[in-house]
Amino acid sequence: MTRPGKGAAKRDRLVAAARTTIYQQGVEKTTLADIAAAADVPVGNVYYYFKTKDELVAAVLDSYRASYGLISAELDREPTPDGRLKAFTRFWIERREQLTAHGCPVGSLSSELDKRDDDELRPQAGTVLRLLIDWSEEQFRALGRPDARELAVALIAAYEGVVLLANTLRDPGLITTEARRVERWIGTLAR
Amino acid sequence: MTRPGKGAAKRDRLVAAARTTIYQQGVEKTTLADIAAAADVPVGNVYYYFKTKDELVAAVLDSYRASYGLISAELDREPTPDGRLKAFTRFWIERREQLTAHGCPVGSLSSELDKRDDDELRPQAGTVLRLLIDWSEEQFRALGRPDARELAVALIAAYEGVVLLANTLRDPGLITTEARRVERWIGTLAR
DNA sequence: GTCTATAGACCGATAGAC
DNA sequence: GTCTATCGGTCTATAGAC
Repeated sequence: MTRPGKGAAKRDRLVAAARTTIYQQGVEKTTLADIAAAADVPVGNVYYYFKTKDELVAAVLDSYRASYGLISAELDREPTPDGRLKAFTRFWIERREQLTAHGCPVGSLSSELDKRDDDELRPQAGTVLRLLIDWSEEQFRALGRPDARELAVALIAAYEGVVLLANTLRDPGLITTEARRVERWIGTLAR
Repeated sequence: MTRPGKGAAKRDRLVAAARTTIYQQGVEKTTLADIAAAADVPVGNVYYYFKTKDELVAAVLDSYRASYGLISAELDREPTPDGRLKAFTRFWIERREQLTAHGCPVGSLSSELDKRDDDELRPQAGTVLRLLIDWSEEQFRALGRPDARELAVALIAAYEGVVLLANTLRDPGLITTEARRVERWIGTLAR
């Protein structure tokens, strides 16, 4: 949701800095000073672009929604539905080091946002995860599976779960092994 | 790690209060005042039992380790390994409302502790998750599976993953559906 | 051992100069 | 539009009376 005009560059820099910093440190432990420093912007100036810290977090969630668009477009270049699903498991393996170091960006943020009182932010986190589930469901449905939704939830759950385990146990090998296991599983559904 | 003597009751009350409060609000958002109030203990008195807040969090992780012992003992009452694994999936369904409301106690805490700088606490969170994986591995091995470790990681990942999805999307039905799917999967491994 | 009061540090947000 | 200086509030941790 980048606005046009001069301020856009600085605003984008703030969102990018917030995204990285929050991914690595969590929302609660990340201060506006951290973000401003990473974006090379004076602290007080942040409030010209965002009324509150939460509004900046909302912009980060927006940027994750945009990232989902890029990733799904990349996966959709595979010609078959099972090829697209398998490309998704290869994606885990490619990113395994970062996922092991800091977890899933959307998953860990969703988990943290849940701990807040009311929050209008958690439903927004849900939207991003739902996009991923919906995309998977489409692929399973194209494979002719009537239980496509259930399988889609299982796939994304396997992803989020194994990333949490790899992250906590600091073992990227868990992601590789599970990705290959899920890839074989997709293969059995495709015939 | 309960010590004997008079102070034990108050200490236990503090750990129990910390466990609940941290589960619902997260570590970072939970203040010592919150915990002390929930335990009905004056704030400053907390420091008689715990030198720092982190030491209290460590005691909570210890209490999760103890809970694991109770749960695995309960599951081990089933006569067959596949029966024990299936009992575990029934456990998800029984607790689905709480899991949907606040996530997995150990999973969400592990995820949050990862975001801290150095932390000697994250390895302790890993210990609890590892106990669960080890227990599952034993059951798969008793079923004669040479890939028992891999299946154990897949099982715990499915659990942690679907709880994260159910929590973020506020949909306990996801847990029920996935638990039944995993239960059928265990059935196919048992023959 | 128990509790109160407060020190000391930090953070989100604002006021206002330029 | 940009930046500095700072206020008000909150939190962990400690000092010290009882």
